[in-house]
Amino acid sequence: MAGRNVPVAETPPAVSVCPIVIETLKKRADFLRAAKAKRAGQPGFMLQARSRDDGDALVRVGFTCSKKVGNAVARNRAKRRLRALAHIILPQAAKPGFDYVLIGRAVETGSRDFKSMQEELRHALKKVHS
RNA sequence: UCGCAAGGGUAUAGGCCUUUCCAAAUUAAAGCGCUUAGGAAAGUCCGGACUCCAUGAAAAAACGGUGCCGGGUAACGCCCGGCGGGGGCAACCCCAGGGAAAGCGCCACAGAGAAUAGACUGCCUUCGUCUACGAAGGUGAUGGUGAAACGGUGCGGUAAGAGCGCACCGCGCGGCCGGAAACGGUCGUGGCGAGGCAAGCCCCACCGGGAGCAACGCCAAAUAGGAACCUCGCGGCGCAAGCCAGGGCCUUUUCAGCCCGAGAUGGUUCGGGUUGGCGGCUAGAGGAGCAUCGGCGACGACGCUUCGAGAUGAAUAGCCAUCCUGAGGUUCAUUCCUCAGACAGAAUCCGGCUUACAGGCUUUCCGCGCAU
RNA sequence: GCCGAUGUAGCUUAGCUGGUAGAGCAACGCAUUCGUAAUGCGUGGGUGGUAGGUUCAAGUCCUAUCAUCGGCA
Repeated sequence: MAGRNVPVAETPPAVSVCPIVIETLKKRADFLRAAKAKRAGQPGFMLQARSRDDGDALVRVGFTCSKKVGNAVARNRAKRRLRALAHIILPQAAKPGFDYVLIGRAVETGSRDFKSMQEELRHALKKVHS
């Protein structure tokens, strides 16, 4: 119980002290650029990350689910889980000036345990930043 | 007929509203403000609304669709009622169900013969002849083939036979009766001359201009080569009026109407390729509930109440615990643990159809089994 | 979202008006060769995407459905 509450408890101060502005990635060209940069595969998703190097501290994140994931219901569900994941983790773990893309997987993204997916995202972020 | 089984907590989720900051817009912040996915949102199979394109009119052609009759509807290929046909013991279910004497075409194989009938095997009479058999004529019942054989069954009749005659059934035609009609009933008559296929061409009746919200309108950024308009000027004949040509006006033809015209310079504007934003954008042939009236019913009329998504890399959720149902394990114990809970996600909007679907609820009828 | 096209053998495909579904490559067998390839001869292989309907009879006609591919700002 205590372990699960840690991210929830830490989130409010991180927001108030250091306001990292997160924007959603919308243009196809940005997705293509991110795909050429670093990537880190995890059981529940795939993470791609790119440093823009344009001096702006803005953090941007995009979500992608292809038809491989399933029908429209499965794709929407996968995207929602990824969005919730990014919403919890990125404010504390993201680096300013980065673009991130989270890609959904066929079965795992919709059904995998949410707590372990949080750990995996933290791990993947470290891997990409190094 | 209901339909993630129930409600709750939590957001730096979407939209709308209000307030604050501001010259204004945008942005930002706030609000215990309101609201946020389906019966199929799906397939895109029909019918519309709406928008744009086309100068107008009417018909014809072409193309496409529908197809018993009547009604409902904004409209439909949908729905309701009736008729006819088929299936089922029954409740009930199913049917693209106009025309085959307008014409063309097709009917493989088998079979004598597959559509103006014809004569393989046969049967009968007469003649020739000892018989076998042959010739002439009559006949179309029998045999076998096939999906289908030119009305069927029975009796009479005959040399053998045949609607040749009769009865019943079927079919056609005509009258009468019932019905709004499809159609049904009945009487007479014809003697049967017209086999099937129209989801083959076709004929008849009716309907349809084309494209689609990525329509369409507006704003901003950005760049080789083209098009239109204004100005000068303009096909052949003719002094001229005018006549003769040619092209265009989004299927073709006809009629009416309008426009254009060789070439050149300058000016103005547009489109071609790339990309973003705004409007269209959600209140409508509205849905749901209740009551009254009309109708067999679909539905209509009127009154009251209530509900009401508008995103655009696309919100409507993720997570948490409780609880319900089911399965498995466990336990003295529905005690505890684990897993699962359908089909499926609005994208301009409505009316239908079709397809997918866990489980539940309600009502009526039929058959069978058991019990009384 | 809207509009269109195509499904036939392991692969690429033909088949108009309904009547026993063919071709090339591949596979297998035999011949040829010391052996292989090439070549020659022969053989097998088809729920016609799926389900209904019309018809005596459906790859073909009609309806529904599934899958794949393409176009439109």
